[in-house]
Formats: sequence, structure tokens, C-alpha cells
Amino acid sequence: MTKAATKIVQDEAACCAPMTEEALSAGDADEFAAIFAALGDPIRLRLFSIIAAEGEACSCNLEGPLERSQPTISHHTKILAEAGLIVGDKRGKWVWWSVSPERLKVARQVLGAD
Amino acid sequence: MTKAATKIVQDEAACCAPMTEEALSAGDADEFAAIFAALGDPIRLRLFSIIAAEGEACSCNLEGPLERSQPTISHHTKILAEAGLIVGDKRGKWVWWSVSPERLKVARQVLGAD
DNA sequence: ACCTTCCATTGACATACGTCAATGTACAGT
DNA sequence: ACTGTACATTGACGTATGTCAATGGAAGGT
Repeated sequence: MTKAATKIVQDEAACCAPMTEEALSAGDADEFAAIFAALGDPIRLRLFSIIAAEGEACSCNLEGPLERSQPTISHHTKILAEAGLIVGDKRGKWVWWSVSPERLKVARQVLGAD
Repeated sequence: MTKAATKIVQDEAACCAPMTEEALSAGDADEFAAIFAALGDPIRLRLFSIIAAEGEACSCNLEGPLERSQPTISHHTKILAEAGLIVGDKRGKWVWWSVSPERLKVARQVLGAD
């Protein structure tokens, strides 16, 4: 078996009050800041947007448009995955990445859901 | 053309398609990543959440709960302000900080508003 | 004028981060 | 078994970042 890719902090759906209503605790801030930090790099944000827009993408389709080396792309996918924002699924030779809608929703909710 | 050919990406209500629909351009990614990077530090995220929850706050009320020195708080408010997320208003001796709802909305929309 | 208060800036430091070349690992196809 | 492909990991490098002590600057109170 390959190493477990499901150890991520997939949080509860009804996670939190938006911070527009109540200030964050230190623990929550650590958790949520990690999400925003993952989105806080231009290359990583484009990477995430490609996956989000395509629905699914394998790393082989990311090196080209992002103009970064393979190790760098791998590094960024790892960070996004550790933040819980994307999930990798190895099918055959390729790893297919897709976004975690729940995690994305958490980010939106922290920013004050409408 | 009657319609603006080059759209300024800054704080417009109808700024952008959510990246769940269309991949970001390099320029947009730079712009939006700066917003998320500003929120990507735990202290800064708590700082922002306090301002957002209180509606308004002066720096003197931030050093205590965040347990950071005055220059550090000043440094963080500057970064949040440069990202457009908060606005400072000097009234008398104190600077009062408040969030920019439009800018916050931009961040939510990039993440795919519902 | 003088002092005090609130905040910004500077300088310095350790740490974290983004990047790539080189290498490793796992697997598919032959 | 061998070869090639798809990613991950390591090591190294420059740069950026978070932090605070020290200092500066603007405005209020006396």
C-alpha cells in the first residue's frame, strides 16, 4: 500500500462562526491561517485554480502552464494537500488531483458566508 | 468600445469569475494571492478577526490579546492594509482600523461564492 | 515649551519559503 | 528482467518573513 493520503484534517462541515461575528481563537487561527497560507502563493493559487476549473487534473498537465519544474509542482501540490484543499488519487500511472469542496467551503465560511 | 477594455481587478463588486469556473491568469493570481498571503499568518488572521468582529479597533486594543510587541502589530496592520483588507482612520490620538467589506467579498468570490 | 502617548520606521536576527538539479521510488509495458 | 514514465524526496541556494529593541515623529495634554 502506498502511504495514507487520507490523514488530512478533514474538518466538520459546520465548522465555525465567520470571523466577522466572533474573533478567532488561537487554535482556530492556526488551522485557518494554514489554509490561506497555502493559497497565498501565486503559483499555488493558479495551480489550485486549474484543478478547480478543470474539476480534475494530473501533475503532467500543470508543469507546462505554470512554468515550474516537476519537483516544484510536486512541492506545491503537497502543501495544498496538507492544507486539505486538494486530494490526490493515483489511477494507473498518474495522480489525479481534485479540490475538496468541503475544505473550500470552510475557507469561505471563515471569511463570512453570505 | 463603450465597455471598458481593461478591467481593473481591484475591489469591484463584480470583480471576477470564481476560480472554480475559470483558471486564474498570472496577473490575477498575483493580486489574489497577496490577499490570501495577508490572511496566511495566524497572528494576522486573529488581528483581522478582532477588527472584523469588533467592527472597529485601535492598535492599543490589539497588542494585549495577540501578545506581540507594538512594532510587530504595526507591521501586521500595514500588511493587511496593503492587501486592502483593512483601512485605517486616524482620529485624535488613535488609529481606528476597520475591514473593507468589498475586499473581503472579493476574497470570498475568488473562492467561489454561492 | 515640555512631556507623554500612540504609532511608524529602522536595523538586526533567526527562521521559513520557493526554487531547481540530482537522486530515489514505484509502477506499467515490453 | 529491463526500460521508461510519473512523482516524491533530498540537498542546496538565495530571498522573504516574523519578531523585537531602539529610535523617530506626530499630536494631545499640561
